[in-house]
Amino acid sequence: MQDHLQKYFTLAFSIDCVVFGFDGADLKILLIERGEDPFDGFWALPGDLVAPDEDLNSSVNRVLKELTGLSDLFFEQVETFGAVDRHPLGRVLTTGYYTLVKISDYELNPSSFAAEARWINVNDVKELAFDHNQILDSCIQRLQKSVRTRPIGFELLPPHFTLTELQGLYEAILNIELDIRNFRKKILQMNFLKETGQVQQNVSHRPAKLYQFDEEQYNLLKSKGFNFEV
Amino acid sequence: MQDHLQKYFTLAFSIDCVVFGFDGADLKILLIERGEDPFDGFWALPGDLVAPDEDLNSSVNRVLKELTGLSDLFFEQVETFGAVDRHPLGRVLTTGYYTLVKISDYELNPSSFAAEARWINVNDVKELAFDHNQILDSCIQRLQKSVRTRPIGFELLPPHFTLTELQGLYEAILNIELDIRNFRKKILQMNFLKETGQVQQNVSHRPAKLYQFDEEQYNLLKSKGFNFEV
DNA sequence: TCAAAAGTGTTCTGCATACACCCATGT
DNA sequence: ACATGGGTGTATGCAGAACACTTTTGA
Repeated sequence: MQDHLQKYFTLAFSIDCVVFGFDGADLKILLIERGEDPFDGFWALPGDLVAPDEDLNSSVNRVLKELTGLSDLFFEQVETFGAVDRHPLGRVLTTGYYTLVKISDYELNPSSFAAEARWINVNDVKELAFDHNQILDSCIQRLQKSVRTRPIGFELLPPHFTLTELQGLYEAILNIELDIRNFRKKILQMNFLKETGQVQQNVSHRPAKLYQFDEEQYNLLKSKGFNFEV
Repeated sequence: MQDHLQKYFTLAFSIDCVVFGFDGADLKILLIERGEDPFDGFWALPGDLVAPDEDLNSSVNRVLKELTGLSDLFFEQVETFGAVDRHPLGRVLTTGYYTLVKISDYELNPSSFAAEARWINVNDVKELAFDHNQILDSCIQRLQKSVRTRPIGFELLPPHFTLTELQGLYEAILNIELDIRNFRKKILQMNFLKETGQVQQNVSHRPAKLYQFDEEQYNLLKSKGFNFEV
């Protein structure tokens, strides 16, 4: 390499993940408590430095696997942050990703930093390490945009779910209230839900029907998108 | 810095800009012809390595200033690319930005790489250096999305313009045809256009009225956005 | 029988769409 | 007078928004 280029090859790069989960009532994210400086004791987004021979996507998958024990999670790149002083140890640029996890699939993984991970209600997040609040805001906004145009919300639900749960998910993500009749009309029109024939068990009210995704329709919509302007 | 971290601080980072312009008929981008390896002789997006003490936005502004002689251009971050082998000289990650320029403001700047710059019709772009075709595609898609929800298209027009020019701009960006009556109805309803009182000169047909932006309304819309689902 | 959530239809309004003719100017 | 692009209004259909009561179960 030519000499005048050397000084540019002195930066580090990381990825940070906003891992969203839905517990049936609230939208949550996974945070980890840092056990070392800088920001010792602060809560932070899971993330890691990108190795010199590692792709961005590999890096995200690695972090998610270590954190949740799960592979092939849905994720989307959101924004890259590069303020000169964003990391106290040196020049580290970072790219924020959001990820969707079925909270029921998630199990704490005893290895690595996952031991310190916790689900926190999105609305209860306080001051985070580094510029992670900024990354979080950016990811929330992107999720809100994407959920209206692509059927990604369903990555957050268990295989069988009620329409009320689905509506609650949209309400939690978009932070608005939806009309029950209009919501059902619109969702059912889209035609990617199938009745399972089952209903809720042991609820002290009229049990709701359980639905699942019609794989075919669902994959079709995944590729061409939809409009859910609520 | 701790030793085990050293190996991560060996990457370089760049920004690449898709500079859009509109000549009244077609959507164009500024490309530069490379005069050195790698990809000597190839056309490429304007861009540069980010200095160790330089913010991303500063870096974009610097490149745009060198390229066009203009400051304070509108730009938006789009996507970051980090494939391990994307740059032959070493590990260089890059973030793609798109930028909007009033083509009439643009003057070739004799300094720096601008001498080799040329406006190319978006549809005529062939094989570019590095992964720049990918970056371009990503920026075009983003521009198409953004132009429907924010009044950014107007960054591409001169201060006074006709409704037909405005429609042509939307058609060029979105690559579709629009109905003239419906377009005018919708645009005028939005209420951020003001008649200048002037009309076209020296045209061999009925001269069109010239419009300008109503700054107040325009800035209002900039912050809250709009819906232009065409 | 009561509490609690599930489930269901209609009306109204506004916006997108489709569509054809006359107008003002320069040559 | 003709060629060229500028400029205008209406009717239709569809989708979003608002809105209240009955049903089913467990306690």
